[in-house]
Amino acid sequence: MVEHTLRRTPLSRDRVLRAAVALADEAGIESLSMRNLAQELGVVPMALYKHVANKEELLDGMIDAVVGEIDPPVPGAGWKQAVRGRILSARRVLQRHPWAPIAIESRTAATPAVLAYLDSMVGTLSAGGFSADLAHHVMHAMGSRMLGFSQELFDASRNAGRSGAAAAEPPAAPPPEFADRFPHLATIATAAFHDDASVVGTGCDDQFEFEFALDLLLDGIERLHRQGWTSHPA
Amino acid sequence: MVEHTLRRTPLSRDRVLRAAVALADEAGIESLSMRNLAQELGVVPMALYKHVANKEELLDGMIDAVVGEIDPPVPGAGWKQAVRGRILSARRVLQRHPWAPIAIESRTAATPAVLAYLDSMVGTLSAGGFSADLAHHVMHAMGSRMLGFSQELFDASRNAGRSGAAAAEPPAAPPPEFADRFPHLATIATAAFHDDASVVGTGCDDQFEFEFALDLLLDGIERLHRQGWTSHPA
DNA sequence: ACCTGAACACCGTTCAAGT
DNA sequence: ACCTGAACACCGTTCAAGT
Repeated sequence: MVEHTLRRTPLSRDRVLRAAVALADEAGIESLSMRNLAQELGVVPMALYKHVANKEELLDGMIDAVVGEIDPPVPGAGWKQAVRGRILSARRVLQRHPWAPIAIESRTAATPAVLAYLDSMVGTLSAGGFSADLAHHVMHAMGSRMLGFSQELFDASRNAGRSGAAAAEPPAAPPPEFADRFPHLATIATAAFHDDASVVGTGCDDQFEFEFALDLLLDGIERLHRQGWTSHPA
Repeated sequence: MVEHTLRRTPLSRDRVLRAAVALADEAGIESLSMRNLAQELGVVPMALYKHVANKEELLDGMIDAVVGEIDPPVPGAGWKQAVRGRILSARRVLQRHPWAPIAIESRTAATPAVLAYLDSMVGTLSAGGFSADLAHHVMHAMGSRMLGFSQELFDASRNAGRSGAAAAEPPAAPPPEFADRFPHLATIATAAFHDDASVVGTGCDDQFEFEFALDLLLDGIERLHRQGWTSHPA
């Protein structure tokens, strides 16, 4: 009786998914357990299984929600600007949901929204005059970058459990023996920075590095396209 | 007394790490629990904590063991062939240890062996005449591919729990409605294949796609290097 | 018929009790 | 002093018991 009036909104698949995304955003993907999520929604864990078959389906629903936030392609632009703009939009979405790459890579098959997104990207290439042959290899070569993944070896954002500066320790200055053991890394760590960034790890401009890599790929692809590249030369 | 003679080899950090790598290779990373590993070694779970502080340190040790399998750089070659050859070697290592990318990406900081490997790669670039500025951005742009990661969005090998054909279901033919919902994907799925591969998912030549993407990046990098590219043009 | 508390089979790690 | 069984605080999911 009492609970009946206290909990106004009835549970729904949409409400479960939204709460799951919010919980992962705030507390990190490792805090997203069926039990935690149920508690967040004020229900018993078993109640969730009414709306999602299991945790895998929960993750799939979360992924589709996030991928749905990516901007649609800009109509007027050429293939290169259309692909570039959309990938940069995907990157902004991932910055709001740092757990998404881990969740996406953990799935064995693509969700409907991801398939639709990739299909649209291939459509952009086709409209730009790409052969099916070249488009195929381009999709493989771009890989997870198509969804805005940085593909860095150690991506600080994806492993950040909790947001907020309190949890993250300050960028530890490299110990003095670092330069002795890894001299070449030490050299490039201090290169390419402006005068205000002298400590390793603080100076990297993530956006610059992302666009550098993206343009390296897109420029190479443009060159192949102009040359009429094919995997089975006559 | 009896156990004393039955278990001949005493536990050691090295034996723990080797058993962990073997277990992950055979049963998948999700089967690598402290409890499973202890049972595999015929000891009580607590005994492992004598040789590794916790599971994170266990994973770090496994990663270093795997990275140690990558071939050293070929001495005579130019930077491009040296980098290319080493990345292809890393890829072969990862094919023996499909769990390694997941393990490496789960770590927040690089292990000593990974740092040494990356340092060596930067050294190769420097020896090839790269500025610290360009080498820095190149390392970011290559990212996890430097360790042989395919960076595909859905990498079948990394999510394969168990090896062996028995566990893997045959490559499911796409349902007839696939081509209706994702026409562009359907088009490129059947493109670039030879006549013996007509089903989606079976026809992709992983090695070809990997080298296509790798060469796309290396060719672009070579071009920047020849042009004397710099992040702060005069 | 419906809902859910308790249970099952795990997990990493701690710690006190026993030798 | 040393080792380890039991326990703690979790996890996803099942299922039978209760209303």
